Amino acid sequence: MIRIYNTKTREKEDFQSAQLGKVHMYVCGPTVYNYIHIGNARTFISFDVIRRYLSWRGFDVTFVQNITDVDDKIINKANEEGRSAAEVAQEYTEAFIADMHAMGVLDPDVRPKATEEIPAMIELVQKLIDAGCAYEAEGDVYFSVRSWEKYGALSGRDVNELESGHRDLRTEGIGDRKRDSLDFAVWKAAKPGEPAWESPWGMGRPGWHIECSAMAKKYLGLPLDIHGGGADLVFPHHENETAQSEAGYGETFCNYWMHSGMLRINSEKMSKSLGNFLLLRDVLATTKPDVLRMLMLQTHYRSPLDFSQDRLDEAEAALERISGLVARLDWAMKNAQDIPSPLDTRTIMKRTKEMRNEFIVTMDDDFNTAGALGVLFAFVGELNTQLGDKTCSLTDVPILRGAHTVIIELMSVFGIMLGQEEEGSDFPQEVVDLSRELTGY
RNA sequence: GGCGACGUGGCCAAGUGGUAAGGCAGAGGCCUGCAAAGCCUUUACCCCCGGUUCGAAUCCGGGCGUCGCCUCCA
Repeated sequence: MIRIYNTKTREKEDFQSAQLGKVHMYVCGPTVYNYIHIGNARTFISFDVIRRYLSWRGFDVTFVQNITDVDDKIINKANEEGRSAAEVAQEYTEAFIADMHAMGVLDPDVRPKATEEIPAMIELVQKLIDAGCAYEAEGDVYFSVRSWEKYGALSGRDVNELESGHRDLRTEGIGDRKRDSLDFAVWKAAKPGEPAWESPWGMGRPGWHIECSAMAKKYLGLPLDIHGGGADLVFPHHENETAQSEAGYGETFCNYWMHSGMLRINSEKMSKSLGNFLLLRDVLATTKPDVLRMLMLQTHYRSPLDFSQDRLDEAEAALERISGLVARLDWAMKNAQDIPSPLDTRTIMKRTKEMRNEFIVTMDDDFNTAGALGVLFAFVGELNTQLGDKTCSLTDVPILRGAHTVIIELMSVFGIMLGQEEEGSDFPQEVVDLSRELTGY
């Protein structure tokens, strides 16, 4: 049984998908006004691993990630650079996808763009108005926070305390159209020159939060099994998203909310607004993607992770310990002789199976990648001790192949592909068959 | 000010009731023609103070410290 820490309940829960054997998961994608930084990448890598693991455990996973390609920031960037918002969005969408590929992150099953899903958003806005949870004001449409009694449940906030905290009346002419300072825009009237679509409320564009609500519903149906994103999205984005969706569609929006911890640099959150960020593509210019991934895996996905070159170097050394063993096993198998076995093959077989099971038990507990790596490393040490500088016997080959296969299999669940570049790592069929018979792998 | 998370060896980090995985770095040794890799040995008052318990890093209370959210943010 897989257990998942659910932000909604603030505890680990047994994971039960809405449809047996299927997982519908949605992870908020980027707003494409710049290259992504390694903090953004952490979230996408974390959920890539979660997705891979769920698939590997036998779930039929449908994974959807949006591209927010219409937004204030994109418009601002376009104005600064004297080109269209569509051009800016196009450029950074392509860059994002290229970055994800470079990082070995699997493509989502569907990657909808906000600008191509406007009708679904208009439909949801209309539903909210009809339900009495949203109102139109001079071409804007606002969600009425106080009309939705569950507002604040996800992020653990009390509406009455929110109000005093952030009453911000400087919000450039928008604040005065709201009936309540807590209300947020689900539809924004277009200003001259901005991208805009026809709607029942005039020309305009969707608010940020409404995009995800509409796209998640359209491509996955409700309820979602898993909705992911960075921890900084819990409030207000996810709170708003769930409020809109449930108020508009009248269904539970999501069963398990998952949030990844922030990446920090010098103990401070890495963010575009603080300006202390490193672009993923710049880091990848000098660092192998597997090394960066290894660094991410060494810390639990919910914990903050301090990034530094030293930590990257450590991760590289750690990864080499595993890839070194894989290479060593290859060598031992290729150079096996027709001699009596110098190894305790019974123990290797037994430990291979045990290690694989421990890996699963550890990962089932809220995707504990750091713990699971510990399981793998312990096994690496045992095998290294066994192998020494012995010459192996031909009869050892099937057992070594079993261990080799399992290590590569488990690392691939993490998205790290070892031994792929090896030529001639194919074994004669009889060795493969015997290996399966003896070790099960 | 409100809400929340975290504080484990030199660095990183798993572990949520039965006396501390693992990685990196360091020291000593083995092996090796040298080197690399590998192996063996070695380093913990689990932030502090109380409490609950036969027993707590692990639960409860208080303190100190760090961080996040409350505004765009992965």
